[in-house]
Amino acid sequence: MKTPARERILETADKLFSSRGYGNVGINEIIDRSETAKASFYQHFPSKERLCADWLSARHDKSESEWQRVLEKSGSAERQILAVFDDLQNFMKTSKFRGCPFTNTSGFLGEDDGVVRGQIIAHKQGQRHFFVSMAGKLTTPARARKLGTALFLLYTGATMESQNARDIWPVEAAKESAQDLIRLYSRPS
Amino acid sequence: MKTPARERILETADKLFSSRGYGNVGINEIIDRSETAKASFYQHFPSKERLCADWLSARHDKSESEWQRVLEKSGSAERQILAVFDDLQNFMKTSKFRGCPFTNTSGFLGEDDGVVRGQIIAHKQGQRHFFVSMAGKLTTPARARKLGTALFLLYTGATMESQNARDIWPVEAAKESAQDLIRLYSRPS
DNA sequence: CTTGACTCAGACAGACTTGTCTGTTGTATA
DNA sequence: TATACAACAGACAAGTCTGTCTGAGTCAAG
Repeated sequence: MKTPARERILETADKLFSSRGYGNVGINEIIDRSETAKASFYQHFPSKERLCADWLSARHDKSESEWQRVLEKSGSAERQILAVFDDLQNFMKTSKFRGCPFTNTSGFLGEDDGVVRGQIIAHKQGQRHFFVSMAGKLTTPARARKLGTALFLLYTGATMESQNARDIWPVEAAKESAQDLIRLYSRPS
Repeated sequence: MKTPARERILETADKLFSSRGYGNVGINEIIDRSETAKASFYQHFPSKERLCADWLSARHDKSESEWQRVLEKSGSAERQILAVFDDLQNFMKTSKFRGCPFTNTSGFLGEDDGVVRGQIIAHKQGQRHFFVSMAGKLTTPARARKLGTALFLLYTGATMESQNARDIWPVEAAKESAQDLIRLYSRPS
């Protein structure tokens, strides 16, 4: 066993939580699969909920750097936005349509769940802010708010329905509509 | 106790499943709250999963008749579509942002879960079909497919994000964008 | 060498879960 | 009145879950 226990636990949790959902995976299974002792687990994480928060935090960082990478690879703002939809399409395919970890985890949470819920809200706010700021390169601030928010909702809806249908057509459709919306809001009228 | 046991169970399940999620509510709580014996429960439902299927089936019927009602109250096709978004806004508020029962339940399901998953897929297909057929009254069939799908994705995304943000702004934004999209696709060019 | 941090294996408590089963009660129909 | 049916209460089995705890092993720094 080379890598430290905490790392192995986080990697295993990522795999299991992503594919089967936070509520459908127990500590014991994580311990077994990561070849870790339960005592070691509780030395690094005070609770399962905290592991969840740390897991989502890592996913958030990963997702942000992924978008940054996509952004640098593309040209104009319009192409950059569309590239994000292509990236989503790719993600859905390679991840076997398991969908957004944040959204999926949200369903398992109770009413409050301060820590985890906060992470989810922050992630969603970040996504929306990204689309609005990208839209800001294409049109006036007032219009950018509308366009960016619409793109964000299309993106979210496409993720959800692609997961439900287990098919990428919703992402393709969202991309097409995004293109139309971009042109609509960029036009002078 | 006036109403029969089966009815009381379904009513209680609707309340509890809707507000806390299918996976976070146990049989025991359902029978307690519905003042029913466990044996009575298993006389009407062979398993918890089957109760879930019957619950979603009832929700589907209710949702369809609700949309029908909204449709009859509004005038033109455009107004009818927008009225559906108003209805969603109302639903999110009165239901304290608990979101779509079908989407929420989906997260608790395993890989297959034939019966319940089928119900979810059918519901989503029905929703999309509704938007496409409404769009068919506004433009050509080819464009109606695009417009209807875009409206469906906006609707889904708005539901999801309204639930996350615990606010109705996503629904309002989706309605505005829906209006813009309708005008865009209705125009001759 | 000793100390402290990290790891291991696994028993255990206590609280859940779904589903089965026994036995009793009330009611409607034949 | 008698029979059939639906509902009742609740014990029980067999499993799950999170989190605590004991006790032992490894290894590097001081």
